[in-house]
Amino acid sequence: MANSRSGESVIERVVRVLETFSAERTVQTASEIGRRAQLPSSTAHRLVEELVASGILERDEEQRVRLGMHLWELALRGSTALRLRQAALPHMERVQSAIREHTQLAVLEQEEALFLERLSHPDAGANITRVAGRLPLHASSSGLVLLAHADPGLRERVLAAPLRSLGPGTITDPQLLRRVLAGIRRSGHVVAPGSVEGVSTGVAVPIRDAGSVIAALSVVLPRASDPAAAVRALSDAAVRIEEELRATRV
Amino acid sequence: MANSRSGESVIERVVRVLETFSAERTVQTASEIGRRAQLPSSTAHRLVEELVASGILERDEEQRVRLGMHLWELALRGSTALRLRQAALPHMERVQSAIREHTQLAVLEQEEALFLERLSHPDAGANITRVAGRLPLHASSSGLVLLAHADPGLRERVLAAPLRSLGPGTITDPQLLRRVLAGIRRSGHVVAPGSVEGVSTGVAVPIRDAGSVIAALSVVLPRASDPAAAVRALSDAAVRIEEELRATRV
DNA sequence: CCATCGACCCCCATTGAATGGGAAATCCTG
DNA sequence: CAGGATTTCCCATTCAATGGGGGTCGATGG
Repeated sequence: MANSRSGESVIERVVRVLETFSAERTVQTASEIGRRAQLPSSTAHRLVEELVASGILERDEEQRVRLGMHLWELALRGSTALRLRQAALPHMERVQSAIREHTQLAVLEQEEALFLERLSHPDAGANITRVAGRLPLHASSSGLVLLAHADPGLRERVLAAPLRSLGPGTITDPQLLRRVLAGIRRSGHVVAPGSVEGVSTGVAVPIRDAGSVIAALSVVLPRASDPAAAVRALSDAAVRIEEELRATRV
Repeated sequence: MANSRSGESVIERVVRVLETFSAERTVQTASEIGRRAQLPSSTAHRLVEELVASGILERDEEQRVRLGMHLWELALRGSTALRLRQAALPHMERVQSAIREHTQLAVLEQEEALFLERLSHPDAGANITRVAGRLPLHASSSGLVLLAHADPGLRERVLAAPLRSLGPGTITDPQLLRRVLAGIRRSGHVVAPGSVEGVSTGVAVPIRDAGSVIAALSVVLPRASDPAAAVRALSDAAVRIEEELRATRV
């Protein structure tokens, strides 16, 4: 009978509910969501029901629930991510058909690299990046470029925090990282050992809009191959994407 | 002093707020949102603030607000739209480089065709479809394919409602529409005069998953050209996408 | 220089939407 | 068919959300 109120807004709770979904977990039951989002079962069920009613979630064949098309639509139409992606896509395709490896586009989001787009090549090896996936800034070539051009406050925060290793190639020494970042600002690109795989090399360049760096374009190469052609292709694509952005400017 | 409560859930209101954004209106002030979403100004400001705090919205340089990257991320990771798009994209690229015209992928959503992806070719003409944009089912080649394979209830509802014309090529006669839909089910594809432009032809084929049609793949051709090659390229791509979906099955 | 307008942002009394415990109904599963 | 998990329903409680009012700030213009 005594109801201990939660003390948090519905919006926060809805975000927590949506955060329980992932690439590995695309469908869930209401109870699973409740457990994962730390909500009382009856509240979770009611919230899920409301979200289904507004099209944010969709029920599948029976019982379980998944992210709805309407959410996808709301998030994309009018999103700046979409504008950037649309400007970049044709040029990413060109890079990908020239280099024949994975090509990806990432932005800085909440102190991590968020991947907006990824084109994969059938011949190319495995790749941990996914669309809408994240990687730490210090542990991906895209992330390094974004970090190099991020505001100094963020940079120092990342340098101060422990640099988690994702594999043999990950930079974990702050001093080395500092030098690498300076090198990126000087040369305009980065060629880094693939932090995760260990058998690959990441190559990335910045994309600017209105002066500041807003995204990074990258490819993953087999360790053996020469990165020079990739650097050239990426730089060229970046210039064209920046032109496109200027033309599309609102 | 007297507060007339709204009588609707926060979730509904948030959806209304998000719906005020569009491709033409990517940044707004809190007051604009309030007006458009029919919310009292003080409520609108507070809601916007909460949404910014949770990363759903982002403030730009000063004052104004736009859809946040975090919303994009929440909507995409784990979304079925993403899985379909990822499976289709490489094959869409192949179609597009063969046919050299606009190529698009659409699904059925709330009795309209919702476009998940669009590849455009620089040489190709204008095209009203956009990613995250919609068109009526009877007024686009993709929509016709989706409608032809939709459940009979929906089909009859569309046939009963007035068929709004978007241009000279739009099918507005229910009897004709019925015959066209039957033809699509028989032949497995549609070649329809571009409903909007009038100078183009739409060609579309269905994509199936687990037996039922879940999407449509289409291209827009100049009225003059022969659709046979396009039909072949699309059908081929559809088969490959269906294979991919089977392989990716969860 | 002051008036006007619009956007923004507090304050705060009011209240109904949201809450969550309980319990019953339903679905699995061994 | 028993026992656990999941979902649905109910409802008294209450606090998060509400929105009117009013004050601040900045831009426009007469």
